[in-house]
Amino acid sequence: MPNSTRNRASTGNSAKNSEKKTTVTPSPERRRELLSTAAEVFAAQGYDATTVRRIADEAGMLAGSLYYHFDSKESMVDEILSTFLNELWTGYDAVLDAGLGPRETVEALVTESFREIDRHRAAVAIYQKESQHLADRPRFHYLTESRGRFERAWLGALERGVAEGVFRADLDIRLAYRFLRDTVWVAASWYRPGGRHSPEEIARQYLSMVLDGITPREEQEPQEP
Amino acid sequence: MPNSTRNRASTGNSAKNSEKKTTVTPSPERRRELLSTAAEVFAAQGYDATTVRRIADEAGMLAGSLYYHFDSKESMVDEILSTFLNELWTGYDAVLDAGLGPRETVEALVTESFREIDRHRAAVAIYQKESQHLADRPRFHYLTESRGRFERAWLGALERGVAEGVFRADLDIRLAYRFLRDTVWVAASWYRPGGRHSPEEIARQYLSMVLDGITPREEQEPQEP
DNA sequence: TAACCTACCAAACACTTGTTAGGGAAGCCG
DNA sequence: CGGCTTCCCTAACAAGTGTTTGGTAGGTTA
Repeated sequence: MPNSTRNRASTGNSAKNSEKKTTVTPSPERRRELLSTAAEVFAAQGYDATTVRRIADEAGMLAGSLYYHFDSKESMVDEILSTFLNELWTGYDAVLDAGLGPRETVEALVTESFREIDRHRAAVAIYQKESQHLADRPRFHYLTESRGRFERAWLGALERGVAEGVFRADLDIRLAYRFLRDTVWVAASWYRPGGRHSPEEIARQYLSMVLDGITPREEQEPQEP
Repeated sequence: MPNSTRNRASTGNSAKNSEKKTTVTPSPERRRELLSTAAEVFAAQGYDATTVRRIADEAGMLAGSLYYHFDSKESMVDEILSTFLNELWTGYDAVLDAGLGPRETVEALVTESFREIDRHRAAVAIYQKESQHLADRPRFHYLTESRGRFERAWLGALERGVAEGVFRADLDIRLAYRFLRDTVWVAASWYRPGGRHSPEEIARQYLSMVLDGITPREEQEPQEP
C-alpha cells in the first residue's frame, strides 16, 4: 500500500510539510535534471504507460535509486505539473493585471501561452493528456482549480470584447473559448523548440487566423498567384 | 509471453486471417456491445490505465470472460480504432471525390468531422490520446498511414484555395493545417452528444470563426451592446 | 433423450508494476 | 585517520496486470 507518508523533500502541491525531514537531503539541481528526463518520457509514452524503470534507464540509473530523490512516481508528475502551472500563472497574472483592452489581452495571453509551450513543452503535453484523468485524485485537485481560473480569464476577456464591439456578438462565446483554448495548447503536441518558427512567430500567425480568419478580407493587400 | 497467435474472430486491421478458426464463434452483436463499453472506459481513463477487469466489471462479467470474444486487450482498441477510421474515410472520400471547390471542400470536411465525432466520440477521444503512442507497434501502423492521408487531404484543399485566391496567401499553410486539424478533433474531449448544439451547428460556428475570424468584418451587421 | 453450441464463471498462471530495506563507494570535514 | 553525507546499487517484496485453462448452466438442434 503506497501510503507510507514519509516525504524526504516535498515540493509538490500538497501543503502538508509535516514530519521532521529525514537525514537525507538530495540536491535540488539533480532533482530538476531527473524531472526533466521524466517529463520527456511521460510526454512521449503517457504517464501510466511509463514505468519507473524506464525513467531510471533514461537517467542512467536503476529504478530504486529514483526513490532517493522522490517519494513516488505520482509525486514526480505532481512536481512537473505544479511547477509548470506556477510559472504559467505568474505569466498570466502579469497579463491580466496590466489593464489591457480585450483584444490586447487575448493577444497577450496567446503569446504568453506559446512562450510557455516553448519552455515547458513536455509538461504541457503531459497536462494535455493526463490532467483530466489525474484530476480525480485529491492530490491533483489544483488541476481542476487551474482549469477554472483559466476559463474565467479567457471568458472574461471575450465577454468584455463582445460588449465593447471588438469581438463578434453572433458567436457562442463558450464555443469560442474552447476553440481558443484548445488550439493554443494542442500545439504542444507538434511543437519542437528550435524549429523554423519562434513562439512569437507562431502566436502571430495563430492570432492572425483567429482574429481575421483564413479567407482574405476586402481591405487586405491583394493576393497574386 | 503474449504471442500465442490464435485468433478466434479477428476483425482488426492485421490482415493475417490464417489458422482455421476454432470451434467457438461469438456473436458480432455482443462484440459491438462490449466494444462500446470498452471504448467508453478507454476514453475516460486512458488505454494503459484501464484494466481488463474494469471493462469486464462495466460489462457485468468477469475478466476472463472477455477472452471468449476478444484475443487481447490490444485487439479491442485495434477494432475500436480501425472501425472508426474506416467509417471516417468513407465519409471523407465521398467529400473528396465530389469535385467541390476548395472552400466548399474545407466546409464539407469540417462538417463531416463533427458528424463523425458525434457518432464515435469515444473512439475519437481514444484516437486523440493514444494514437501517437500506439503507432509504434506494427499492428497499429495504419494509424500513421491514416495520418498521412489526412494531411494530404487537408493540405491539398488549402493549397488549391490559396492558388485560387479564396484563402489568404500570407499564412504558413502547414501551420494553418495543424490549427484546423487540431481544433476540429479536440472537440471530442468536451463534446457530449445530445447537448445544446448539433454537430452541424458546431461545424457552422467553427467554420465561421476559422473562415472569417472572431473580430467583426466591415460589411457585417453592426453590433449593439 | 442425447449431442452440441454459446456465453460465461472460477481459479489459477507468469509476469510486471511501484516501492522498500540495507549496504557500500566516493568525497568532504574534523 | 574516523565520521558523515550524498548518491547510487542489489535484491527483494506485495499487489496488480493480461491471459489461459477447464468447467458448466442453459438453450437449440436432432
